[in-house]
Amino acid sequence: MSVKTRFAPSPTGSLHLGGARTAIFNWLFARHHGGEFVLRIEDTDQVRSTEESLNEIYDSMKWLGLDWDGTPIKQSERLELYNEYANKMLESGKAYKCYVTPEQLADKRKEAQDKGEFFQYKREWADENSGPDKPYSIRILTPDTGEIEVHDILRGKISFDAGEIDDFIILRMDGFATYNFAVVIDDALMELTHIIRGDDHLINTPKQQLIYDALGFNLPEFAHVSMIHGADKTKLSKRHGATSVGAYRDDGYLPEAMINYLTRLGWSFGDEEIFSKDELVEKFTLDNVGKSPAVFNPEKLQWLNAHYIKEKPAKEIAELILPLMNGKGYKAEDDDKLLKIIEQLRERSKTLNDFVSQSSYFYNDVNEYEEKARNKFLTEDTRPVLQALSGKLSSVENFTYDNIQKALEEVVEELDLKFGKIAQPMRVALTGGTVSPGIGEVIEILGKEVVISRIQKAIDSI
RNA sequence: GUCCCCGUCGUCUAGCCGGGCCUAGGACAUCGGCCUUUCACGCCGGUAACAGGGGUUCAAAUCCCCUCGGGGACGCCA
Repeated sequence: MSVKTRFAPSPTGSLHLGGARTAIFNWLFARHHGGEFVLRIEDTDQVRSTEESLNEIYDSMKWLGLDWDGTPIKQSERLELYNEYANKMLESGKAYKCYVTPEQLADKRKEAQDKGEFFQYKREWADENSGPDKPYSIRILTPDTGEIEVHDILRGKISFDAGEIDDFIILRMDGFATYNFAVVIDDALMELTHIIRGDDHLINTPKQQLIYDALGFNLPEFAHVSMIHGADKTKLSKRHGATSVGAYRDDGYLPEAMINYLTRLGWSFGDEEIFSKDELVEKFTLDNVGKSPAVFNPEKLQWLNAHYIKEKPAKEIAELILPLMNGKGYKAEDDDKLLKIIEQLRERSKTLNDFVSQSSYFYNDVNEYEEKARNKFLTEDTRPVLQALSGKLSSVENFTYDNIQKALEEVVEELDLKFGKIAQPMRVALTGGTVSPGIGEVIEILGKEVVISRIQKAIDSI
């Protein structure tokens, strides 16, 4: 039997980390088995669903490289279908009309709560204000006794007491299907074989199975993956800071790091930590998915990101950071200089944005010096060092790294100083601060003219 | 409160199913050191966990029971 999975986001916000991980698991599982992976948009909540969110979700999926098969299905376009099936259940006596209004229900619920009782809907209320023209919702007729057994690939058998389950609504008074109903109709009609979703849906599963039964649909396999938690061990949400895929993209994270991290969160393959997408497709199975919730750890994500930055071809990094740099007004170009800068900065960058912030002095004049740096390295004592450097460097004909390095060493020898004594003042003069790649590399990239003028500027500022 | 799920270093996890190789392994973070031209990178080393209690067994992180702890769900939201 071939495999078919789905990701079913509701377009009420951006794609968050938890959703992304379920999407990844579904995608990985389908691709691993050579099956299909489809998208279904759960947009029946007309009020909160927006086109903007939908596009953002599509963008994030594409960015992560999670391609889907076929055209996404939108639940808002299948309303009639749900109606049809709800009526089928009505006809077969598996469901009934309920005239209790939402207001009445709210009152009853509150009353029970005030008494400290557990609220449960009673089907005797159904006809309380019935009438030919009165609006009604459709409720499923659920068994009062017995057990409902759910099979979960990750957790095994889980049984629920049928008596705990209300005659829940499948079609609202406004004619819209409820979540649990639409999900089942779609999952069944789309012929999905495996439903991989968040742990929070585990409780919905017995309810959904009741619908499968009532309609005579075949049950798919279920796998409920545990949630992603924040540092406080509660379900990850906006309170925990950046939780959308888009936010990480904007912060300069690479999709390969994101995929690697999110997959590894709750899934493992021995001691391995680094996985390319292809390796993941090859190695991912549900067997190695853990059951306990995982705390999202930004530091480890960052470490992975740094790792992928270190091994990504400079050319590709250039394409990614060029727009960022020019967005800051750097006037950078896709040239040899950029490539050299990338090679120097990649070991020092944890995100793409780090490239931008660390390369400012390569593209902009140095107009200020960090105060501490200036006080320590641009002084009367270092003036002769800078002068010597300026003189020596001006005489370098062929401004290559080797020649520059040779010139620097000559100055070290002539002044009888340690290398650090000339490197730091130089660094401050050229970059405005005390942190940069090797000074020889910086000089080479900057070029003779700029170097000489910046040294002069530094001397003048003393 | 009720129902369901979960419980190995601070965090992600290996090991658990099919007890012994576990003096519990790896990774991130952290601490110390080395390298050094600053910052990084890299390398070497350290600290750090089987939630607790009972069983079963020659032997338990691994099997069973209880307790405790954490989370999730309890909508005419999805």
